[in-house]
Amino acid sequence: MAPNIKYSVSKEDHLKAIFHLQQEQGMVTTNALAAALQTRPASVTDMLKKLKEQKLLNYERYKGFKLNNEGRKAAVQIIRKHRLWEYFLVKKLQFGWDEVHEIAEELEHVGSRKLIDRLDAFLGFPEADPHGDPIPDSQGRLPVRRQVSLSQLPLGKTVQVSGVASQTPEMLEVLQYNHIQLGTRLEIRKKFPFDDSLEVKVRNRPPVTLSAQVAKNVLVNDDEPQTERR
Amino acid sequence: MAPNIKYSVSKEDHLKAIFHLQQEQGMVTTNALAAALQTRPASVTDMLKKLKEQKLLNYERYKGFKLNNEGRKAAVQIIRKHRLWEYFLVKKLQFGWDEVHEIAEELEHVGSRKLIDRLDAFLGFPEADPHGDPIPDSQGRLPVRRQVSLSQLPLGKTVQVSGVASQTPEMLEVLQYNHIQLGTRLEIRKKFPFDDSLEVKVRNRPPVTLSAQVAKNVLVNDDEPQTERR
DNA sequence: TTTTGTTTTTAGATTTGTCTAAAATTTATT
DNA sequence: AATAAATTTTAGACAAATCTAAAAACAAAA
Repeated sequence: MAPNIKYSVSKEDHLKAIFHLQQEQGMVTTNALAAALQTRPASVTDMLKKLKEQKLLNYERYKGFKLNNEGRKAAVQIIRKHRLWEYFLVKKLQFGWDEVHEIAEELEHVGSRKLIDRLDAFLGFPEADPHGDPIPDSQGRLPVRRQVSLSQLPLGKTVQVSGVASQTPEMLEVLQYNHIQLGTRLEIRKKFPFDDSLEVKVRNRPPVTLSAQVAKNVLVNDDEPQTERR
Repeated sequence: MAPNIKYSVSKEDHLKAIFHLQQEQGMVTTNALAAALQTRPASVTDMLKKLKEQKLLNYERYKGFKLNNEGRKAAVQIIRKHRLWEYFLVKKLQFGWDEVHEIAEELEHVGSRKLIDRLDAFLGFPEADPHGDPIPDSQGRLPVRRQVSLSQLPLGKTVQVSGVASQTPEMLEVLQYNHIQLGTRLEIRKKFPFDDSLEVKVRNRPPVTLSAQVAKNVLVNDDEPQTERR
């Protein structure tokens, strides 16, 4: 039976942020982590020592760091909790997909393993959260999703939105305004080389123009459109 | 719109415990609170100063204390959260009523007011948690619990002690001796018509006999939480 | 290869919540 | 009322998580 390991809220926040950062770069730096957590480099160094002490990451001073197997497992569990709660908030409690992040930040730190597995079952074992990010299963397996930025696609293609790279409220506002959400099917109608903006069309709506900035952050399925689940 | 006031986990634990204790006695003592929270009297004193500072209770050294209006409101909101989450866990996630308390202890500290109001609606505005304790509504109105004397109940019923009518030291001594206190769950095993005494069983203890006099003064929840026991 | 600049770490302080041991105060007993 | 016992508070210490300011290590440029 899966154990019920619990770290402090701050440690969990650090583990999760390191995990996300090392998806991008292989190694994570003190400054990058401090920026991601809105804290100070000195505080990060302090925490790194504790996490190393607990054998959750490989770290040598001045040399950068990354999670080891143990740390990665812990981080994935937190991400699993975060995304399941987000799914719950949107699908069961009728929250908008742009309101759920902060609340899930709190719920993800609730410890019980049994709770999260029961929640998973209650929700019907969803595969992705409301932002299109894949939900790790109870074994910690994190499905890899082939996602491609909207800006990289050729003209005329019809694709389905499966994720948003930059999940700031400002970004989500733009999408909301243009009636684009997760699962929305888009056709790329025109590309403007001048500013790399592009015009897309959503079914039953007039075409809209998206800036290069926005398009870059809209992730779409490159292959099969995802089947809608209840 | 109801504000989103947040206190530390420890402060919330103290507020809740004080609230429960002052339901019984009007004034709460340092020792009683320390016992309830499994902490030390000195720690309680420390916290009392902070809560007084924040104007959540009336407290003068060596004189006992009780919540003021502000503190009571805060405590009721925490209790609302606790009981709604318990209801959710039992009714939606299929937990047994005896497993949910600890998990709800964590969930109750999640801050968002909107979350709890949405959860309330999702659950259909339930009036009592799985233990039969009433759930405060979103205005903080706490329904008065129906209390019934233990002597009036039918055989076989399992109930939770929610009050003691006669709080004489003699009465409390009897209860103490039989390991019965507030919140203790009892099953009524046998009734003796000869003297109206009855035999009750507390979990993990041998059965004990209570006189009619005693039984009359033990108040219990008159609900049926255990009908849907799994 | 020095010098300069950036990044990271250390040293020391602060805040919150807890503890133990001892002192102060209240309550109970003779 | 005086003494004993219990309760409550204070004093001082400690751990966790954070910070600022300064030092150390590394990287880049002259």
